[in-house]
Amino acid sequence: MPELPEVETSCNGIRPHIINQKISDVIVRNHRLRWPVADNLRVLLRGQQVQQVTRRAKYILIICDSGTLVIHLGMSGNVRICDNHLAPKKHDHADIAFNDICLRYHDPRRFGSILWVSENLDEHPLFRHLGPEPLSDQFNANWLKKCAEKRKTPIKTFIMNASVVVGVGNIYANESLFAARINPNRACSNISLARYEILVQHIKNILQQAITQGGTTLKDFVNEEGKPGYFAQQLKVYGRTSKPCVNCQRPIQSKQISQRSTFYCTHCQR
DNA sequence: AAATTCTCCTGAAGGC
DNA sequence: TGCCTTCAGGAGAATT
Repeated sequence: MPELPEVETSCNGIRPHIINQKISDVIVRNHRLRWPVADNLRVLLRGQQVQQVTRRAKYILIICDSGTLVIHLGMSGNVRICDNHLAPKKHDHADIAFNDICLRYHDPRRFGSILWVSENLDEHPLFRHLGPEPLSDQFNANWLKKCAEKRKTPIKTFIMNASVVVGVGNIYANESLFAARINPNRACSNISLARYEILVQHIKNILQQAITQGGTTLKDFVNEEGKPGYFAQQLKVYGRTSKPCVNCQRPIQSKQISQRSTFYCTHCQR
């Protein structure tokens, strides 16, 4: 399930293949993604040259001459670079074709999206409300402490809120809170600045480590070459219900918080 | 305003 | 073998 490190891995992987290349064709085999893929996507994209490939939150941004192709991988999506003539497989919903190769979008659950944004991205409804990037200096303990004022929401839900900070999904929220020894149920307003400093540092470290290892592949994530990431081997609490805590050997607990699976050690995390 | 619930979808896993 | 049920989850929309 792609989170920020997986999206970053995908961006870095596809960039050298498509930067400065001109889009020659667009093939949409299934328009029914999270939102219907625009009927005129082909007309909009043909002839556009790719200026830059970057990321905002979990969106891949393919910046072109007169707008940006925005791709979200949902929770089962991936993009790969492949030969134009390679036959599409099941759930290969779209190709952005260049001279010899294409960017192929694959997404079994179709929670992802592909859209064209011609206006300023910062003003687009999908981006306007987004909080800071977790790896930027704007994401710091002071910011979190300020956002948490007067809010009773559990810290785990809080750090997964994109208006607070983007790109911290369920896996990394669980892992960061374990590393920071904070109980995921704790009210976000009831956490000291000092503890927020620790949490921020762990979020940054864990995301950065995961990027370095090519992301986390639990079931289906593969990079642009179709290869998995290796961060899953580092997971200390995620998916480890009843298994011994790596610190204290007591069993890892699991429960739903805001309808998301949550894993933690009641002894180590307070 | 903030918090919670609903919704989209497929594939994997488990029970019988 | 096969059918059925359950679960996972990003994040905007709808509701409380």
